[in-house]
Amino acid sequence: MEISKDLLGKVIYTNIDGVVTAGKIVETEAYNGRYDKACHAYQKRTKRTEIMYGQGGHAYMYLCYGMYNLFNIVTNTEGLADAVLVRAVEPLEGIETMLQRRKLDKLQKRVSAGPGILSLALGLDKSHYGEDLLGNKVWLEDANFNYIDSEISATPRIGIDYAEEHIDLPWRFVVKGSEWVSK
DNA sequence: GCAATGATTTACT
DNA sequence: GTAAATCATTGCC
Repeated sequence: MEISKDLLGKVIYTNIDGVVTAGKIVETEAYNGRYDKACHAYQKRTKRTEIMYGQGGHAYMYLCYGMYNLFNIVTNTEGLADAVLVRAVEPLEGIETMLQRRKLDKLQKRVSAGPGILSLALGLDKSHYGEDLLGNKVWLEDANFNYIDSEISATPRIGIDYAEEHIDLPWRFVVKGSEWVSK
């Protein structure tokens, strides 16, 4: 779960049709393919979850409820299906573009505080499934915003009622005091 | 081949 | 607070 905390403060960049947008990660959730029922790759390797079993550093896009794309970062190595879901970012670059995509006229929390709308704002969709996060379309940068433990809150995850005994695992990490985390 | 459902968001009662 | 929108993937027939 160390990687989940490391990702807080990192910056996601996307270059969609030549338009660059970026956001600082302020909320993540960890998923473990071997022990975690909430993970899509739990005890089953399918076509959809295939990317999680590969080398880390790639994007796993998941279309949820037919309308929202969730953006995950594959974190482990070949054969180990671990990933981190990015739930919220703080807009940094291309804010105008994000507002347009979200059909809003001014900057507010609703722009990127949520796993589905975050992908919307950054222009991510399932066509980015398996995208290399060191590539020139979608990539991560270390912006020296590393947080220490006392600045991070660990809480149970959200929207995984079906995961039974794993519902209460404190694998959701948020930056304390950030205005950009989801509700 | 077909029916069931979800790592959500938004709008409306 | 509750419900609808909406579709790729999954699992079973």
